[in-house]
Amino acid sequence: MARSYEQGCHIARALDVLGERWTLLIARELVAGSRRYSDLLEALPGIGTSLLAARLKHLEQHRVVRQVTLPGPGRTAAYALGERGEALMPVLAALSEWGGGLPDTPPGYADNPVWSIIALRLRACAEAASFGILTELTVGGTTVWLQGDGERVRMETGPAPTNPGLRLTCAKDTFYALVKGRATVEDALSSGQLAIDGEAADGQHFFDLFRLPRAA
Amino acid sequence: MARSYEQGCHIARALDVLGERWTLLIARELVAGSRRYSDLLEALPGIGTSLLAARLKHLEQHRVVRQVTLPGPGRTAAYALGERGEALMPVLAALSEWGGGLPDTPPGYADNPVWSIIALRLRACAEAASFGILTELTVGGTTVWLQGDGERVRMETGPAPTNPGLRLTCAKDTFYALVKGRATVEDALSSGQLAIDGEAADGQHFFDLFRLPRAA
DNA sequence: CGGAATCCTCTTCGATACTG
DNA sequence: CAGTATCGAAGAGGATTCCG
Repeated sequence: MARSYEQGCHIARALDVLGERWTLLIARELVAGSRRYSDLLEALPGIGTSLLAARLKHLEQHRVVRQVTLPGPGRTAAYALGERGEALMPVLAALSEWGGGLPDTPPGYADNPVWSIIALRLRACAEAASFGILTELTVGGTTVWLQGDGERVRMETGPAPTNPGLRLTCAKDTFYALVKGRATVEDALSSGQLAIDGEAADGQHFFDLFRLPRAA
Repeated sequence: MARSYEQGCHIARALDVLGERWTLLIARELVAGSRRYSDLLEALPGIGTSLLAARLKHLEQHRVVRQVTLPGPGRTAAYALGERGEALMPVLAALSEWGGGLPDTPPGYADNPVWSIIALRLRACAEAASFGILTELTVGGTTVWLQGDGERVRMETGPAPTNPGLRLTCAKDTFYALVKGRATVEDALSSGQLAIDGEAADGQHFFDLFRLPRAA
């Protein structure tokens, strides 16, 4: 059993489950879809193999994470968010928002386009669930797909499983600027850094739902 | 310098500052108003004096916490939330909400009415700032006062500094039930477990703003 | 080969004692 | 009252080995 603060306070109880090192970063990775053990090891350099196994076991016990079997050949085992993991979105969203207010990232820090995609997705926890169009999003060479089902947004890494209704492609730095609110969709489109493949109206709807900045 | 994940991701950057043991619980304490060093030691049993000093120093550097001088005789030094600490409210609110969904608290855990008051206050980050009436709230013998100034809610532990416009008194277990959504204001009032001292309309307005459950 | 337990070293934590 | 100093215990990081 993990160390506990032994306080009835809901914040303390949450931190009993989530507060140890690496725990919330594992959850962050799973926001972008299911991941194999080795995917997580790669995404979290420094974690150490036994610690990752211990954290996953702990999170599984608390239904933050659940094991899934990946489709396709190989029947690979992987991890995805469980019920309590889905409920973590607001926590991760608040942390992401707060972290965005910190001074600029020091040099040498790792950089992964999927983190910005996750930040985008976390900003629209509830509203974006209504966006039912299968959308493929490519940022700086990283591709994910997402689709709302009315209740939540499903998101996975990799190309869309069927032909997407909307395909968005964006240069990495432009996407960072969009998510940080330092550039507008119109500028990104006209400079060719952002491209919409599909109905233009669907693209605009996507930008609105995920609160990307529009021209002033 | 504390250990860092060295990832540009905003969530990881936030956790670099907030993710170590005890850090967010220090912030939680300060949501209920300024605290002296010894107050914090008492509120966080197990923390160890050097660790508390180290955490406070670290949080001060990141402007999550700032030092203040308490009014009144003694000119006691104390700690309060800094700019980034005020911005932490949504993070703490999300954690509190998530922690409320966990299974019931195991026996033996510490219990403090102020934690429920904090949970209440965190639920109404923005809206409640408009509640300008100086309000004194007593739950199970713990008294705090709070007042909105249009921008944020100010809250301090202890009796109100001047004559409050509204005074609410509630039995501990009833207040817990109200905050958890397991009881209604009307039931609590009619059973005498909750009492309003002041304009009845102000009390109702307070309950609405802080989303206490009303009769079905 | 991917998934995980073992071993060892280093860092962090917790408790007590001590100081301005 | 507000911290610093110290030290044993627990946790984390890295390499290697084991299992399927």
